[in-house]
Amino acid sequence: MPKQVVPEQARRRRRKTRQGSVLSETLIVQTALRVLREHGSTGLTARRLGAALGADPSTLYRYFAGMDDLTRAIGEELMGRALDDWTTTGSWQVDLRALGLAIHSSYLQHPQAAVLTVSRVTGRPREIAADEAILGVLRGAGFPDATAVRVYHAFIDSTLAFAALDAGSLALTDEARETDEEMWSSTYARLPAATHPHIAATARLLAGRMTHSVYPVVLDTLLNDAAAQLRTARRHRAAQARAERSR
Amino acid sequence: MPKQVVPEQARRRRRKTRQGSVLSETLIVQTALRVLREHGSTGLTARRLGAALGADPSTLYRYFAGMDDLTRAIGEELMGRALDDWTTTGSWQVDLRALGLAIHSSYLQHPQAAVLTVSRVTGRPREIAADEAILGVLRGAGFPDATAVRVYHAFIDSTLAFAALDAGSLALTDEARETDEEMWSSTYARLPAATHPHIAATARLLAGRMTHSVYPVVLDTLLNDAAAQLRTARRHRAAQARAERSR
DNA sequence: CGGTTGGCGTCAACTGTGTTGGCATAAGAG
DNA sequence: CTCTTATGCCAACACAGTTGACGCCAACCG
Repeated sequence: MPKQVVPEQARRRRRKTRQGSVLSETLIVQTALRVLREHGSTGLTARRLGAALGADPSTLYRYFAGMDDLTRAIGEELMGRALDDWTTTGSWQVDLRALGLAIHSSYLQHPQAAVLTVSRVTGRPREIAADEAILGVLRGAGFPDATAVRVYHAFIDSTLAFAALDAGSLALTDEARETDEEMWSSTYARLPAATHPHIAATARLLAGRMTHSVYPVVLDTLLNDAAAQLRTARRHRAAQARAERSR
Repeated sequence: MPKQVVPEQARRRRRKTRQGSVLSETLIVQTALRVLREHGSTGLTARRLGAALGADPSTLYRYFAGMDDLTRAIGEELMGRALDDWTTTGSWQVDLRALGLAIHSSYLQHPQAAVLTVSRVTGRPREIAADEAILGVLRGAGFPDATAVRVYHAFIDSTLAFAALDAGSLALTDEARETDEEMWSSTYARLPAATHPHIAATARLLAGRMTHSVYPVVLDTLLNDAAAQLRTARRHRAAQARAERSR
């Protein structure tokens, strides 16, 4: 049993598995994502992943300290993909909107994986890169540091929180998810107006809305609010500058 | 083994456990909350809960269809407690703010339980009661139905999403959580300005902010935005009424 | 008041989980 | 080519959720 996991860079001897595959951290993470998609968020087990790789389960412990460590690596991968998909335009609001949607979408591409990883804050390289990028966009746009940090905080936590929430429902089995979605048109739509007047009155609207993510709506609200704060900050700075000149 | 779980109301014959306790759904849920608090979000096991109740693990299957079913019951309990703690004042914005904070806080009272339950939308009675209450507040305040439903959606999903996110970090072991929190003052604060200028410049602000929940900030932003929409809707209605009269 | 019934708690066992120590072997260093 | 040792495999451990069979006793009926 490995006393310590050998870091990927230092790995010299690559040996074929009994079934012929050659292992690596990235291969394991990719395969884990596939297993998660096929078997659900609780379906990633050491034995199953071993079988999918054509390797003994215990071999995984040569690459990761445990299933928990593997989970964090999967999270890093999702965050990394979001950053790779992101392109900047120069408009802070457009860029942050795009990045938020990219992160949200990257996690939702692998809902079963997202469920496992989204609440794990790891402080790994690509996660830090994302934070640096967001703060860069805000400070570059002229947000005062205190405001930039507040907006950053609301932005990143909302994005991750909604990624988790939305991934949660997507990660259900097809059967369970359809049951959940139909609930709005069955259970909720059939509540008698006598006991639940407000749900009854809006049942049709609810059924149309509740099956989609509100994240874009919330994101735009946050960004518009930030834009308003930026305008105030600019006015404030301009007023100060005028006062400075006229002294 | 029970072919079917007997519903709590229909339960007639209550028999003492070998160790003297008398079981019930609520006793099991209360005990489960205690076990979760003491042993963490992964520490709720059938055997451990059985031991805490002074009963055989398999007895739980007389009350719940499985650990999954028990989990949903725990979620219902948390939502119910939030509603019980809630009092209305007549101001829609004050009331919704209070309800959001109540739900958020109720889940955070039992972070380990919240982590397990928050992404499970069950459609159980008290969950429906909460939905009816929120829609009632909004429609009572004069929101047009379409707007009310949009605000409701953003409100409830944000609240649950942040409850999940924040519970996630609270549910870590004390040791792990302190490591996480210190990361802002250690790892992030020590990133060289050469590679991470923006994080380096705001490290002090970050360390002060990131260890608290942004939910209240986001909630206020959402509610203020809703208030603006309500004013527009009122103006619109007033204009229509004037046009009606002058015809 | 006693007999009967069946709801409910218990026991033992099944499958599947993460994880570990020991071992064989082939890849790469010399 | 030989030698080291990293790396993959095997077997086993403790623990998980779950289930079927069993028997006791609370509650109902006469």
